[in-house]
Amino acid sequence: MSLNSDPHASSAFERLHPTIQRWIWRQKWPSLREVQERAIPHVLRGDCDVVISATTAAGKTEAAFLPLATRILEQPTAQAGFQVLVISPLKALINDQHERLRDLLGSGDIPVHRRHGDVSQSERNRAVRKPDGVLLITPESLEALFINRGHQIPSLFAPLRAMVVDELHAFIGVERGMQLQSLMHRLEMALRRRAPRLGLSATLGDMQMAAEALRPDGGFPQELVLAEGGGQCIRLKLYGVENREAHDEEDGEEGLKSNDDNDRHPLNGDIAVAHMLFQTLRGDSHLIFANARNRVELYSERLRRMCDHHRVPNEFWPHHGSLSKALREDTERALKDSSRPATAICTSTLEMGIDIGKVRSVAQLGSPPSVAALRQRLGRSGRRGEAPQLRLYVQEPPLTEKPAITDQLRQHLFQTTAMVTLMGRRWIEPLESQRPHLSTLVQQLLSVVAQWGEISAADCFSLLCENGPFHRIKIAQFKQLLRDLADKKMLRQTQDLKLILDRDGEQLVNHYSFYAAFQSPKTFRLMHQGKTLGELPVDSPLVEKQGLVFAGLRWLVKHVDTENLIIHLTPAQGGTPPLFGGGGAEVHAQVRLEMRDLYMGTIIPPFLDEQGKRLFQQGQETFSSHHLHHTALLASGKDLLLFPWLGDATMFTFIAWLTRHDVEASQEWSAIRVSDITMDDMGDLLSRMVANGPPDPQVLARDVREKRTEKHHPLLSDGLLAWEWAEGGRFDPHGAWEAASSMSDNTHRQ
DNA sequence: GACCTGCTGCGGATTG
Repeated sequence: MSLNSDPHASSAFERLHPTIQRWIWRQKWPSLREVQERAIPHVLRGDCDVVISATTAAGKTEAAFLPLATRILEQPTAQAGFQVLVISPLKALINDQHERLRDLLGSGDIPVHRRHGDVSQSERNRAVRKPDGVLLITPESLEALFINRGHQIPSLFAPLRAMVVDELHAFIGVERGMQLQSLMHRLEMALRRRAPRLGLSATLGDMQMAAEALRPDGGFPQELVLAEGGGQCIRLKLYGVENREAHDEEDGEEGLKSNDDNDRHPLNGDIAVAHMLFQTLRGDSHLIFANARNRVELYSERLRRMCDHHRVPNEFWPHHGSLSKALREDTERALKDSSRPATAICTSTLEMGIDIGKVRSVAQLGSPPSVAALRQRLGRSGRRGEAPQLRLYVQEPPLTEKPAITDQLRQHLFQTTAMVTLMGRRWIEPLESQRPHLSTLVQQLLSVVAQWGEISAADCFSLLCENGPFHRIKIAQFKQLLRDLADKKMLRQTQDLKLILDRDGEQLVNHYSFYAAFQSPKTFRLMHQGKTLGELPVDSPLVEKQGLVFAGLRWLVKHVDTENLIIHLTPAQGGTPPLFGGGGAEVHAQVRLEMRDLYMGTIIPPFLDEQGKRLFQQGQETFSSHHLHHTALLASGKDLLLFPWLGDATMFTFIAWLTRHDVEASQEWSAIRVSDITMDDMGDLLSRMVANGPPDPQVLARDVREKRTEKHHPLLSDGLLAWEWAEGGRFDPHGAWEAASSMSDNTHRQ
């Protein structure tokens, strides 16, 4: 911000409505932000889509709404209806925005309405009875409007000037994003015209792909505004920790030793890291990203006890998606309260969304799930004038007398270092390739039928697939999908060939659980003295009298009520954090290539601490002593280890392809283990595989045992699900074939 | 060796 940049001097400022200019003066802003300067002219045009990307707290909301308010004030309309529709992924975000926008738009007497599950009946009735100004909504509540007020949609949105998608990146590549695209498309079809779409986002790897996610069919001018915010300095340190085998003395220092056997579960590394965190972070506010709910609980409980032991008030608070809303709000309040220090140990819940202000620093425990997540997390720190600060803690296993090479390679450390290096180069994962999204098509098809009462199959195909967002689904699959839904009593055809809801379809659509496009797991409710502490997945094994760590405290399971899915707890001394389940994070090919470069290099990154440097050097020496520069195959007992340095999608394809040739293969971090095979046999196998060309994804898909991964998949036939798997970019046959060829050459040269 | 998100409208009884 330069001193002479007064709002007057800005051409964008001068194009805003005088009422809005006065509001800006009252804010005492020294100038408009870069992102605002650049976005305002495009939004004012009103005839193009705009993707606006800038870091957290750079004023993206104002970049969209200063010009939108100007358009509303300068071109008043006589038509009743909402003029701007804002779609947001979180209720908490809508509540924050509602406050902020009421202040900004209130100055021009532009009403701001909100609609989501927690908004009272009277507030939502008021909005639909007198629709005007701005409407903030979730995709699910918008879905409900289409189903329950289908015929009113054109009049509710008659004067619509723009659709704003907040946190665009949260919608890309997932079911909810597909639902959102479909709803925006259906709204434009109902209005019989297009409306500009504005996408706001903090972390976008590829602006062009983001623009495509905002409007997949193109066909409307698009402008991209990317405000990088200059090359800001980051303070970063990566700590390596070598775990020791757990001994009884583990906890002796600090007087934290407990007689409880469960206390031995956390390996020494966790205790070492907890001590480092306690010593470094105490006395200020920070965020600790622990990757898994189980680890959030482990560290919360331990750090809380360390505060007790030092006779200081607790300043460590847990935050994750299975904690009750009330407990999460306690943590959020503690973070916002600047009068005392508070550090949250969290999962991705505090990556975006709720406005907690900036913290002093961020700690990352273990490798982050992606470079994009790492950057988003780092952005949470850096108060006014301070550089963002990040500390990473990576644990490596102890080396036994005959250490496994996969341990000696120190892969956690190299993966994390690779991600940090890539973040430094401003690289982040590109967006996932589009899947056909059959499950969400089922939802949208049933919703369209409910919206219109009856509609021809041809019109549905044209609306949703041919000219809509489900363009990967061709007429053959669409027909099969209609047959599957008819078999399940979801849809039937009338004599004049219109689609209507059948018995079970009627029942499905008329329950509120239909509005969400994504699947939600069945859970137990955890209760103590009538208060809900949070929830646990039903498949989490829990028995009565078992100890449990939850919400950072120790409990005993008093009673499991399987009828009502409630677990009653009572305070106790022992216990371990529960397992919450879940899949695995997907590592991108670029990260694996960067890891290989780090192994092959001679440079040790300066941001590693002493222990980290030692472990890093071990990894490089192991790589070199096993000649992994030249070979991708290593003998490991009776097995072989393959090091193809591929992304996880290609690894998965390769493994599925190998298992079709009657060998046992599994992924071990960056490597593939093939059981009980000699180097010669592997060489022969690879030659045969390569000679037959890339594998057929249809054939590989047949071996995928559970294909029903999304909400409405149980309504679809196996054939259609296999088609989706094969078609959906989950396999990379060509990449796997290339890896096999290069390894095949490799074995022949040996 | 994973995380997160969301959820209606109506009818009927009661009260001021």
